[in-house]
Amino acid sequence: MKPGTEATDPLALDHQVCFALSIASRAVIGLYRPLLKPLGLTHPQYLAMLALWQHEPLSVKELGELLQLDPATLSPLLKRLQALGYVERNRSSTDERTLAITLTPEGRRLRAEAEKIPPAITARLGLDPGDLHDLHQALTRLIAATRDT
Amino acid sequence: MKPGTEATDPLALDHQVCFALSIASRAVIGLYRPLLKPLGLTHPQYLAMLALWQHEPLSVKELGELLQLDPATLSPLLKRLQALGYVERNRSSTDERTLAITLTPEGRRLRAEAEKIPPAITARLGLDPGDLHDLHQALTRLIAATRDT
DNA sequence: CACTAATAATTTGTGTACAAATTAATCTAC
DNA sequence: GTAGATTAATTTGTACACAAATTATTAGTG
Repeated sequence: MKPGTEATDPLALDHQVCFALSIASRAVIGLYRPLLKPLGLTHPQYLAMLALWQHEPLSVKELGELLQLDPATLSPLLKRLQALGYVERNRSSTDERTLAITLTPEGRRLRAEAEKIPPAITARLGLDPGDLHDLHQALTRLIAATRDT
Repeated sequence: MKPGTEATDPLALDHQVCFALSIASRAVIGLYRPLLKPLGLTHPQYLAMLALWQHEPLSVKELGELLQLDPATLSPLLKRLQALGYVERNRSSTDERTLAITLTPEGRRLRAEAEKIPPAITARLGLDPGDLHDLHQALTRLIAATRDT
């Protein structure tokens, strides 16, 4: 077997964890797409709604820390959620720099619809719940590893 | 403990594998960014180069199957790789519809630089190689699960 | 109190992602 | 052999993602 072949090539696509990660991320998000479409949400918007259902009210900065996203990404995303009628964006009265993002009644109602999504996804994946939990923990450790110096 | 609290809430951010996946993917790609910058490459462009180093020549369609990306995403990406001087794009002589994407000498030279990247990343992550391998396998199973009906 | 530094959002610019429409070439039937 | 279906890329339009610059407000210091 000549050198640089699939089994030994350190640059082989199939050896790259970063490749498996990006494919897996896009593939899983792709499963959400048809479920989120009736709600009018993209996946990042769905994650923002999860954060708000859990921690409302939030500032752009706080939401960015929760979702690990830049304010520059969230700013237009939140305007779209507002245009959909799911959130309100009001300047804080105590600090005019920060935005208080809150849910509208419509946005709060949406939570009941969203609760159907996680079980639909796990059913669709058809993986052992224990394996899925192990994967979640492994991903959490990986995320922690990217943060350590 | 009131219902809907972190430990039991099925919509809690920290329970969503899709959330861990997208964060992990972006976080890991973020580690590549400073290493790829000297080469003038983004991470998707790096993956395309990996595919070409392994399988050149490739058509847009074939590259899309390898990277699981839409031709609409690859078309402009490949033009950027061409502008960088790393690839050539020529219509196939036997079928004028398909594009033959090949590496330039400069693109081939780049491989030597790229070989330094994977070990630098794994060193930076500082994870047990066995754990990393397990994660890779778990991701591969997950990707397969998204494809099954 | 005034002046500067720091902070929170937004804006701008580049590069993915992906759906949908378009264009050009090839294939298939008849 | 040609009309119609198929296929390969590209284009168009919307929405992230992130770096860098900008704006507006607050905090800190002399």
